[in-house]
Amino acid sequence: MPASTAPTTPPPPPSPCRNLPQLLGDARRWFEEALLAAMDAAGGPPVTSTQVQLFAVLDAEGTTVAALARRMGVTRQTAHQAVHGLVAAGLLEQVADPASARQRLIRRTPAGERAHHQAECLLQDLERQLAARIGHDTVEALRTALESFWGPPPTA
Amino acid sequence: MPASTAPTTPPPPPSPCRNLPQLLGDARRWFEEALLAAMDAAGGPPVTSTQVQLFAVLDAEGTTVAALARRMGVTRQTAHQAVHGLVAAGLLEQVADPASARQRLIRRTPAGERAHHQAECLLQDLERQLAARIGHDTVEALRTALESFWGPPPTA
DNA sequence: CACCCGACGTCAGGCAACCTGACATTCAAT
DNA sequence: ATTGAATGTCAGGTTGCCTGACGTCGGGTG
Repeated sequence: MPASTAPTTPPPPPSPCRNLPQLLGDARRWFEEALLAAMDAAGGPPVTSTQVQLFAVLDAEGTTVAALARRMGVTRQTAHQAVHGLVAAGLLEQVADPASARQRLIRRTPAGERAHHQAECLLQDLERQLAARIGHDTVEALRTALESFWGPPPTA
Repeated sequence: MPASTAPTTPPPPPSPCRNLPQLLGDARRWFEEALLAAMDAAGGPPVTSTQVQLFAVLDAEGTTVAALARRMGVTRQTAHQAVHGLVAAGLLEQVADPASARQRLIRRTPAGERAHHQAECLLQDLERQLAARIGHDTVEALRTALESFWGPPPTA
């Protein structure tokens, strides 16, 4: 598609050709694909998107399955099976809660801790790439806009 | 890792409690859930998230399945089955392309046209709700940031 | 104290979306 | 005419998420 580099203004979108939800989805997909690819390239235990998301909502002190489900916005059962996979992979462990026997806390194993740290580094790198493309302050504006509406995470 | 935290380190945003991909996903989910709920409440043919997404990338002149797949970022097969469902629901139709016999153009039926228009109205309403919560210019900043990186839609 | 209701964790079955593999058809090059 | 690429389609399999149904524990109430 060479043609002449149009010196005129690019086609002004009379109607937003790409609506917001779609843009949001593409952005999310970009992050996720890059992160998974990088994690996979770095070797180690296999990771899926849901597992990464689960790690993101994990608490350092230990969290119950139900709380994880709430934070992820899925059912307890879904969170349960995600946790199950991570436990099988050796990245998480379930310990009995001393406070109440009906709760079992989910915590990271040392290997899980390592994987988590690695993922965070990768993520920051991605963010840097993004900032290099669209400008640091634009990234900040993006984050600010998102947090101003979807900021309050259900801490429960 | 701990120990000497440089005295100059800014403590306020050391760790973004909600990372960007997660925020993006939540935002997308908010839009999608609200849209699907509204569409469902308005009755009419059943709609799923993928079908809505397919409609969003549909072209008025008619589009091939392969082009749809590229725009959606999925395989031809996935796009095919999504189209199949919509055709069965009476919202889409496949017509032979006069230009080449190996392409079949996908177009909206009158019913599909109606559904599409309805979805667009609902979406604009959602955007208005968002603007009312976080401010109109913030929404614009959000859209600008997203388009500046993920803007170029594969028009092919 | 006994009892019941709520929350938690878990197993089982099912649905929807997406994928890879394979094949026939059709056009554009050589 | 033959080869190559692109399209549309069918078949099978994987994964994530869901609803439904239990068994269990703990805090209420009488």
